[in-house]
Amino acid sequence: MTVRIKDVAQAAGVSVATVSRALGEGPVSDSLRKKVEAAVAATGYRPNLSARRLRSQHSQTIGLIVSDIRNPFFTAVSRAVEDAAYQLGMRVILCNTDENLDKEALYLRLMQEERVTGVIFAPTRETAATLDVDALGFPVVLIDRAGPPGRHDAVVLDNAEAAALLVDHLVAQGYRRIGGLFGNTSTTGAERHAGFVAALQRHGLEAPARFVAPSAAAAEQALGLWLRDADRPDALVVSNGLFLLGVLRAVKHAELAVPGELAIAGFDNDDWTDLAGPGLTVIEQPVYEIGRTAMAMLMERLDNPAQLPRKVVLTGRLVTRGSSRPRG
Amino acid sequence: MTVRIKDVAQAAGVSVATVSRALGEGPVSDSLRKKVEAAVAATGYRPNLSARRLRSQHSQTIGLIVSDIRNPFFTAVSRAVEDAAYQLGMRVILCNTDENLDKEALYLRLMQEERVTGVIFAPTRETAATLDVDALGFPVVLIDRAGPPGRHDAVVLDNAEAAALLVDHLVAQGYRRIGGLFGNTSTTGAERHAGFVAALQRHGLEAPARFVAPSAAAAEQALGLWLRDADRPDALVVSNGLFLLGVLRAVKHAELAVPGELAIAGFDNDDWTDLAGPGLTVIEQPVYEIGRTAMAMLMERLDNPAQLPRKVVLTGRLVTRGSSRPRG
DNA sequence: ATCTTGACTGAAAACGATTGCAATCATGAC
DNA sequence: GTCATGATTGCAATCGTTTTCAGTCAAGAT
Repeated sequence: MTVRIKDVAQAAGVSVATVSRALGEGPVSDSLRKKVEAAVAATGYRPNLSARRLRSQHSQTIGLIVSDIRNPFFTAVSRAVEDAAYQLGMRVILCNTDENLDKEALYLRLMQEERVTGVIFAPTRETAATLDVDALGFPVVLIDRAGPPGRHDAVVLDNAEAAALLVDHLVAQGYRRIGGLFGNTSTTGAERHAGFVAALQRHGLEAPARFVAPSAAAAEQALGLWLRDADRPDALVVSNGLFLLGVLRAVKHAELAVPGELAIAGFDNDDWTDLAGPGLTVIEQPVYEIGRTAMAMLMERLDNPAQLPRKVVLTGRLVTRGSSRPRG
Repeated sequence: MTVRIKDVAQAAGVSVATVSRALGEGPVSDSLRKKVEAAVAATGYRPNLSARRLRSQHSQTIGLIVSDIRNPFFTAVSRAVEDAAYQLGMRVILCNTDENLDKEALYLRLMQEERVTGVIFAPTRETAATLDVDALGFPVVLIDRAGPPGRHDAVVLDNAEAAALLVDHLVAQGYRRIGGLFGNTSTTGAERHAGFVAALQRHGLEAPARFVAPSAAAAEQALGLWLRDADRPDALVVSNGLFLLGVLRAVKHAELAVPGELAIAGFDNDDWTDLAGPGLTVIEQPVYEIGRTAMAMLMERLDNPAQLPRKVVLTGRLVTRGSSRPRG
């Protein structure tokens, strides 16, 4: 039914080895190469990648494991990873874990069965803590969330610094009662919280914070409750783009003016943030570059398996918009 | 180095065939199955999927080819496809074509080399027109954009009807000078335009339209020009979520009131559309269901290769918000 | 006791490529 | 003319599974 390399060899009047070499790297005379190409065209031959991978022991596959591709941060990263991968002639297997430990374990096992070349992974805190890369059999680059220091390759944002950037900005704009909303499953939330607390401390201010599950709905609900408190903040640091959606919905529902009654500054310069309300002040993460860098680190690790784990820390850029206008 | 099925067999004191059967479907006595499972655990065996695929001739892989995963419509569809696939024990290969014909051809060839089980594909108009599914060797389900009638399995929105829904709504709200902004590369844009024109004709109104490349920037620029025209519309039908972003930016730049000076109604109930300006009136596509249905159709086609091509047409839901309030 | 039957089990042949090794061939040196 | 050399080429082994086919064995039918 389907045409094999043997058929091409027959059609070209050469051996299968020659066809393989003509299609790949091996030394082949021009005349035979031409014959082979003609035979490939004539027969409509398509190499069987499973067979090639089995024999060559190179899967040319990288795994990308994120919590949810619908999170624009991961969407952008995934696009960067895929661009880089296809440029290198590799394919990408994408997995969504929903921050679920079982799914993380499941997909890591799948990666082993695929004999992937490497994996780019945004793990939960728990998995990052217990992850033993050497036992896995392929290199791993963590993104967005770093594990225990010095154990893994990683490319992350300087989360503490970025959070401090937001705090300093809000303080400079005249806000004093600054609250924070952070995710409770990843190291990212914890780091941003730490930077948030440290920065407020420097200013001699309190640092009230709430921790929520990683979804817009959870953020909306948490903030809805908070806004009913007597001591509600007059400015808010929001730990990611999903939370920003929830925050804005809660604010809309409570009919609060932004920034008049509640200033907002958050993470992720998602497409819509310049359009919501007065425009949102945000930290822009170099999303595409994060993906590109992760891919590059993976390749370097493959070239040099022995080198010490490296952590690339990228810095966020503060984009100021109406939601943090000076306090009136 | 890596442990093979042969090593497991040795450790368990059985033949490789028995190990294979114990791990798969074959009939194996309970006692041996237990032994095999113990040996698998002891050795840390992971089956090699390339070898399995080569021998069994089942790749358990489906291809998903879209224009850009960063388009939230495709993001949502991809999540649905992946959920369904992993539930069935299949892998997904995701490709971004950027509406580029060469990339489309390239990735279709890649799918052949992967010997994929099937492909879910959002093609450009040109590729859809020339696509010969039978020559490909695997079933294809088109999404979002249908090809020539009766030739392919497809799951699409009733685009003309949805566009008409928007037009009827705007007319009912009192708008008369209604313009349209449509994409120029896909059949989707064309169908929505057709529904737009037909609906306006029913109302005895003109149907001024602009066609632009599929990006927010292109929409922004086109509308920027249009808004300077003397005969600019007082309401706008916008053909997709990306364009909505561009439209809102142009409107903001021109400092027009929405809906006072320009009412807006568009496609795609993206996460942010309830938060921008007065809230955007949109057609909500059943995005997750589109992905799920495409996957289901693929499975049915595999069960029954001979059946005639089917086109599933889903209907959009009108979500009315502030951007189309009755004309004052 | 013998024969059937059915349920397991193992040996060995695929699956479709790549690659180590040996053979071939033309070329230029002697 | 012979031989060494280097560049191609082909043969056959191999990658790690699944699956066919032919046993083996115990239990029940006769």
